[in-house]
Amino acid sequence: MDKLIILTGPTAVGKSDLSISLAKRIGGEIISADSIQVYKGLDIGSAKITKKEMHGVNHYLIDVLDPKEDFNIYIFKEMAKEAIDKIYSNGKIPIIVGGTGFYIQSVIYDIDFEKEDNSTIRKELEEIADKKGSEYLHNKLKEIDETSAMKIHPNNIKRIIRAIEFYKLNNRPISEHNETERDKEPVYDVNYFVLNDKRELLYERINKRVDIMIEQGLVDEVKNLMEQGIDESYNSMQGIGYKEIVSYLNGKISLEQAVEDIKKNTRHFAKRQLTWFRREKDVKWIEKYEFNYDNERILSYMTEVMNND
RNA sequence: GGCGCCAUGGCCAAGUGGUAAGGCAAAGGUCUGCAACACCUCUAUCACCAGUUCGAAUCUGGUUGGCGCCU
Repeated sequence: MDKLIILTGPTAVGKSDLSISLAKRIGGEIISADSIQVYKGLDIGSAKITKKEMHGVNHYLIDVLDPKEDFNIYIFKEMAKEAIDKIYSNGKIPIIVGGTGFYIQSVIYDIDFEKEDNSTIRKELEEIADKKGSEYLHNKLKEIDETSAMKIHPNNIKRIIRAIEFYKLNNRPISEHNETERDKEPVYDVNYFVLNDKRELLYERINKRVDIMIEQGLVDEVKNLMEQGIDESYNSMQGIGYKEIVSYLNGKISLEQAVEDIKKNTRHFAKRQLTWFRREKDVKWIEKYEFNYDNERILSYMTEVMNND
């Protein structure tokens, strides 16, 4: 099987930095698994790596979409697969770097997402949810897909809608689809690394990083995007750091409040990411403090692990 | 020194005799097309001591701490 390296971890842990040295050492190229960094113009708030910081290492899935375009796991997977093939044909090793566990999973296990370009069903369901409440839709789901209904909490409107949508589009319950996909084995020779640090330190770094984003002009970045007509209804603007500043610019909250919200939401996000990675199988955790925060030592460990496989 | 007010989990905060609402933070979890999303679970014996009472966070007395006013 072809080699595929994953380097992930909670936001702000230092993935980008390490990924460059790793890529250089093993002859790799980087695919970003990040739902915000794909967008052009969303730089500061997404902590996007700069051209300079790339040090000549090829990066894929960064700055490839217009902020008005949609992005989702189906699109990600298609683009990621394409990038992987390209990297192999360059004679290099693909390294997926990014914090979106769901995206990473889709590539490793080659999870099937059929082309579904129809969004009217979803809109209709959203309207129904608005009018009649999630309870109503949950009951509807129970009629067509009992398994999913039991699994999805009645309050989780988004997942309920998706389950019903799937059924209407494919004429079979999503629970069935999930079951077959879940049993899949990795289609690559995967080395899955999760970079991590002590929680308090991570939170400190997050808080500090948000302050720096503000200093670097996050507000202007968002203002600029809004002037181009990109508001909170777009996927891109739902990213942490963007939606809060939009609220501030719309006069809903103070700047101080927005900054606090960004910090809090980012901390919550990091926590959720860790929950995801803990659940993922065959993961090699790299606790930075165990390596004295020395990237050299971390790199030797990583290469050692890869050679032993 | 005197008078008055206050004291509930990390923070904010209900409850004024019947066995501790809620929000936030923290922690844990779910996730198969919006995933930087959405959702779930979960945390106290009420400053301390003594008393009244079948029963007190809730009443009484005292102690400690804080706030305000007065001399």
